[in-house]
Amino acid sequence: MQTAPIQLDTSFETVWDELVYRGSVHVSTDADALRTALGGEPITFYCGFDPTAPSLHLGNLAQLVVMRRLQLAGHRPLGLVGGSTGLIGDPKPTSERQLNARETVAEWVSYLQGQVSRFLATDGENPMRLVNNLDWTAPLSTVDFLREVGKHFRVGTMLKKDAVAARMDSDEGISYAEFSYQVLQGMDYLELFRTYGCTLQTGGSDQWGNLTAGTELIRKAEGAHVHAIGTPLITEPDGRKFGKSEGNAVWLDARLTTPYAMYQFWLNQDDAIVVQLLKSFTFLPKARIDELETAVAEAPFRREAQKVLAAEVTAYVHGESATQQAMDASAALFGSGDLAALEADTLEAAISSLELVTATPDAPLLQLLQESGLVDSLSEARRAIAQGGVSVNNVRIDDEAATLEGRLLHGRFAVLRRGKKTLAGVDAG
RNA sequence: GGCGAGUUACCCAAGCGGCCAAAGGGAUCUGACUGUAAAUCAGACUGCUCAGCAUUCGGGGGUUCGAAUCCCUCACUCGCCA
Repeated sequence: MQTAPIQLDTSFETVWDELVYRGSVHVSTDADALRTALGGEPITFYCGFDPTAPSLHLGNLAQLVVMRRLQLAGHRPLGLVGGSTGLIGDPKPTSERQLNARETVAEWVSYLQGQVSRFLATDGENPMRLVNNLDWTAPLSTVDFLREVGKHFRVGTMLKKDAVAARMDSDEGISYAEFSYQVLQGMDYLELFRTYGCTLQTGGSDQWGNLTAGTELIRKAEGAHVHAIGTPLITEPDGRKFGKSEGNAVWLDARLTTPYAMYQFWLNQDDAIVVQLLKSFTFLPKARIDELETAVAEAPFRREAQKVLAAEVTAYVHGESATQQAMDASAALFGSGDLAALEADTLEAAISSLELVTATPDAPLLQLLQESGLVDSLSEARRAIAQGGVSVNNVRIDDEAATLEGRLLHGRFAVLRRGKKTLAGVDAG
């Protein structure tokens, strides 16, 4: 497999132009000023990630890719992991967040720092530098906070931010803690401006209110004009939030979302958005993306764009060899349909890419379905079988009481399938 | 602090003493069709030892043969007044 090198497309005059082409700019502060700034001497910019889970997910990946492009253009990235903001929680439009324990957040901070470091260069002329907002918020007293930061914030403005307004409208309301989140984030930007001369913050467009909290604070406190870029929130064609697979987020940690699952996620993208995804999530040059766009239009059934997308992104996240394994497993499991024809070692490799359970040959299928995570309960397993949605080694099962007896391949393996493309492996060896 | 309204399954939302495991919509899952696509049509969508049983309608307590539905109480939310 050969994936594209991580580099900018030289046909664009500035990295700003490339970001615009890739659809990575949904809103921003003054576009002309930004284009000039990004086309000139290196600037320092930052993007924040809050530790709300033990791993980053695809939404964060979109940000990391933007950061990487800016870094490739010579700009200096600050990767902020929100040790303090993660203790408070960014207001979601629908509901108040549950506070996580301090120790938990601290643990997640270290995981996220490791992940952020993997996606950006940490050496060379303009290495990424990790920062943690707990470093400057923890020592700050409440009185100092209110005098030096709070005094610059108008409640009227704060109430108008979308996230806050949505919550004020909901029957859940909003706590003072979450209401204050924008102040914390604004303060981060001010701090990084003062310490590192940081003049650009990137983030999702749903963060726009928080991004502008920072630019406004810097204007008031320092009289300086700094920039912000809000990337579009990527959605499914029907408007749902992107990056969920069977109700779960697609994580960047291989222990939470296997390379195989990630590869499959991208492979299954709609024709309608695949070109946009190639632009946003890969480092392929425009010329190549244009070719793939033609391929989608002329021979959609070949799914060439999806295949390239899946290979490129999986390789960026998990590396070439893990991606090759995911591709081999996909070929084996979805290829001929005749699993019995596969060599034992090929089959074993494919199965181990999946959720794998060990069992004895007489184990009830119902139980294996549950153990493998293919279903959440035995009731659901029964239902799935009754609906004709379960197969073992591509042979449909219609008997609830079935076991693996007589169904093992090479005397020990079986592929459990729910529906068309949800698979798990069984090793009864 | 006072008064009023509200808290139903993943989300929105009906129900207001038995016919309620709880209408409807969305999401999700499965089947058909297909390209491991979309759209469409059909079914499913609390659990289990599954034609039956058990446990659900913010928490706790009570009335009743019987409660999501009535009463008390606690928590939370929204609104108006102070």
